[in-house]
Amino acid sequence: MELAVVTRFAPSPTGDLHPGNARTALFSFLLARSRGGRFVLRVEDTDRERGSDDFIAAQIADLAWLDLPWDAGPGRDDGRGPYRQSERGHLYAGYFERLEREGLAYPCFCTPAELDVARRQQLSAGEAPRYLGTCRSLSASVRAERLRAGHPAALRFAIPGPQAIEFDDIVRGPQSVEAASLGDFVVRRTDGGAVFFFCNAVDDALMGITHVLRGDDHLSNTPRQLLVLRALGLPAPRYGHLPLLLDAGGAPQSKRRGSVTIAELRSRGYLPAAVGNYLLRLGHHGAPDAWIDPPEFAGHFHVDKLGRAPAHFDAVQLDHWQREAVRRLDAEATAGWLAGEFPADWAASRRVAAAALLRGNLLLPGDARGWFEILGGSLPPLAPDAASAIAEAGPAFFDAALATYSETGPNLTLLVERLKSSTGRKGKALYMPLRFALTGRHDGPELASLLAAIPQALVRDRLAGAARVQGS
RNA sequence: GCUCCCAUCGUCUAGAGGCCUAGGACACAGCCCUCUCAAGGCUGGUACGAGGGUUCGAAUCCCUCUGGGAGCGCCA
Repeated sequence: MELAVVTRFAPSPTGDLHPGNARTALFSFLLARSRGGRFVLRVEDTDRERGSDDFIAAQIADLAWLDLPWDAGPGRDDGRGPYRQSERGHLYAGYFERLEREGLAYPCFCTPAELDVARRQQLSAGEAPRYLGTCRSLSASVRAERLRAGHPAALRFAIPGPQAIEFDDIVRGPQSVEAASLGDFVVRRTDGGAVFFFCNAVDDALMGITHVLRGDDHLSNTPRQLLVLRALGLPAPRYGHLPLLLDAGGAPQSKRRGSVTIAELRSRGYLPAAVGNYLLRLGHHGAPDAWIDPPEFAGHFHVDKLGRAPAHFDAVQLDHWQREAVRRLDAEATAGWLAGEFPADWAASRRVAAAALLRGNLLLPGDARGWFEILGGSLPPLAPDAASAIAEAGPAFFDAALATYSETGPNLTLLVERLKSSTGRKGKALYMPLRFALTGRHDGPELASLLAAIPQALVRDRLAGAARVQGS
C-alpha cells in the first residue's frame, strides 16, 4: 500500500510570485490532490536582509487567488508548525547540537576574506571551488580555545568519505553524485542562523513531506540535503526537479528583465482559471488540448508527464486561455469581473446588462472602457475606416435611418426591413454604416442588441451626426 | 574554470528504432458561415540545432561540437 502523499510549496518572501513558482505550487498542489494527499505551505523567511512580511502576504494572496488552498500552513496549523522558518530556530538548534556531538559537523573559523582567497585560487587553477577543510582538522583543544576567545564560528557539515550519493529524481530519473566532489558546507551561519539547505531539508522531514517538486536550480544541491537527512536519521522525501520557466526571449525570468508576476496578471484582469489552464500545460503534457475546469485539474495531472526541457512563458497562449475563461463567465460573473471599470453611477442591473452584451468581445476588463462610452457617453472622433464607410453611405441614407428610427424605435429587424426598401441597401452595405455611425468601430456585439442598449437620444444624435459627414 | 542538466514547428508539446512523406494545440494565412469582431467549420505553410557513428532501418541509441540553463555562497 502506498503511503499518503504530502507535498509542499516553500516560497521565500523576497519578491512577488512569478509564473514559474506559481507553476511549481500548482503542480505540488495537484500532485497531492491527485493522490488524495495533503498540500503544505511553508514560508522560508530565514533571509532577514531581503525578506519582508509584505511579500509573504502578497504571495499568500496570490496562491489563494490561484485557488491553491493548503491543508497546513500559516494560519492553519496541523500540529507540525509553525510554518514560518523564522519561528523554527529552536528546532534546528537541537539538530546542530546532535551533529556536533556525533562529530558530523565542526566549527569553522575561516573568515569571508580567507574563503574568498581560497576560492579565487582554485578557480584560477581550473578547479571547482570548494571548501578545503581547513578547520576540519583542528584539534579539540584549539577549537575550544578559539571558541573561548570568542572567535566567530560557523558550523560546517563534514562530508563523509568516498561514496556515491544516489537518488531517483521524479522527473530526471536516477542520479548519482560522488560525495568527494562536494565540499564541507555551512549549515549554521556565524550569526547562528540555519542555512537554506539545512532548514529546508529538516523541515520537509519534520512536516512529513513525501514528495518535493521544486526548481531545477536545486538539483545539484540535493545530495547535500540527502547527506544531512541521513546524518540526522531523518526520512528523505522523493525529489522532482522541474525545468526553469523562461521568458519569451529564452532568458530566465527575473524582476530586472520585467518578467510578469502573478500579481500583475491578476490586476490586469486575467482570470485564475485561465492562468491555471495555461500553467497546467507548461512543461507538462498530461492534460488534453481543450479547456479544463479547475476542479478537474487534479484528474489531468500526471507526475510522470512532466517535461525535462525548459518552457517559455508565452503571453499569446495565456490570452487564448483567458478568452476561453471569459467565455465561460455568466453575465453576473462578468459584471463582477468588470467591477472596477464601470462608470460609478451605473446601477447593478445596467452593469449586468452591459456585461451580458459585451461578454463575447472582451479579453481584459480594460477593453470594456470604450464600450461604456458607446453605451452611455460620447463617441471618440471618427477613425478613417469609420469616416469613409459613413461618407460612402451618404447623408441621405442617415436622414432616412433617423426618420425610420423615430417610427420603429430600437427594433432593428423592423428598422432594417424598412431601410432596405427605402434605400435599396442591404447586407453589409446596410449594416456597416449603421454600426459605424452608432459605435464608431467595426467590431462588437450584434447590432440588434447594441441598438437596444444605446439610449434613444444618443442613437438619434449619432445618426444625425453621421448625416453631416461629408465625403472626401 | 569545474560539475551537472536541457535541445522536435514562432510558442506549448506528442514521439521511449520501423506505425513519422513527424501528430495535436496556440499563433499565422486563405476559404466557408456571418452586419462586424469573436466563436465554429475546412484548408495551408512552418520543426527533429550541426557533424560523425551504431543499425537493414534513427527524431528516437552512442560520440563530438554548437546553443541555452543550473550549481560550485556564512542567498534562498
